[in-house]
Amino acid sequence: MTYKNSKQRELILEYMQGINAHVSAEEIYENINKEEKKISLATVYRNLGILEDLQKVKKIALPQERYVYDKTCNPHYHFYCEKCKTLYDLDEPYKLELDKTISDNEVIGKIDGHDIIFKGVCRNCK
Amino acid sequence: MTYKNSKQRELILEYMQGINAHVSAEEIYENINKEEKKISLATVYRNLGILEDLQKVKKIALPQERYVYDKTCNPHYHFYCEKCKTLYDLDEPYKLELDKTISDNEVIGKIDGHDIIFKGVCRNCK
DNA sequence: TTGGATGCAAAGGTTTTGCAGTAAT
DNA sequence: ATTACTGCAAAACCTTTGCATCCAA
Repeated sequence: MTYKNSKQRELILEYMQGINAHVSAEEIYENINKEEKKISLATVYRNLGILEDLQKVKKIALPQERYVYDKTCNPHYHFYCEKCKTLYDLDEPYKLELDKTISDNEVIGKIDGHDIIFKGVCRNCK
Repeated sequence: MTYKNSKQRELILEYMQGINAHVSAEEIYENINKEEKKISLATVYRNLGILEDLQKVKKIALPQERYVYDKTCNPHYHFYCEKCKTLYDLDEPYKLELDKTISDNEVIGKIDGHDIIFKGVCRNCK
């Protein structure tokens, strides 16, 4: 499908380019509409999908809002098959040194750990 | 708050211990109730929260279902402040070698890349 | 003129909450 | 007796969809 130009899509893109933060669809909607209504929420969602498709924007999962549960609580990494949507546990040892590497970053106060999700296609699906 | 024992909570824990997969609250609910009704969906949710609190279970964000958007599309890592819920970009270079390290895993067919989210408390909140 | 894009409202899906009753300590 | 836990239904969220209309090509 070929996309046509759209004022609303440009508004979103401009807004995203102008800020330096991660924002939800709702926030994008509200900030663009600060003064007068210029875009609807449904349009924001639709265009975020398109912009993602065009690789102008990327979706990120926040660590607080989640969907599946894991009985393994020790730190371990995951592999996510983009075809069958299965999440596999990996037995790769936890890389403590990663936490150290970034710990002197200017925004970081204290590090509790990290999660890694590898993405690709599993052997079954390939 | 001190937790009391609960049949339903044990059912969930037993179920989780008995499987080797990542499951949603809905799936837990359905599988436990396979034979006869033993637990309600609301109770599953409530107990998953408690079990998470007790570190018996861990929530995981799937890479497909997400909430915030990032205008930076090149691969980069994130730091998530658990206090103010802010997601920061890190400028740590992408570690290609990680993908290679795990690529000979038995379940992995093809690797497209990985995401890392570091978690902790940001300098502002500390 | 054609087909993608829009706004609105309705629908869908997931998670939380209020409440009255139940069970654990 | 006290307080957590339960089921149920309603509510709260977030996201998608149907539809008539609008607008870019």
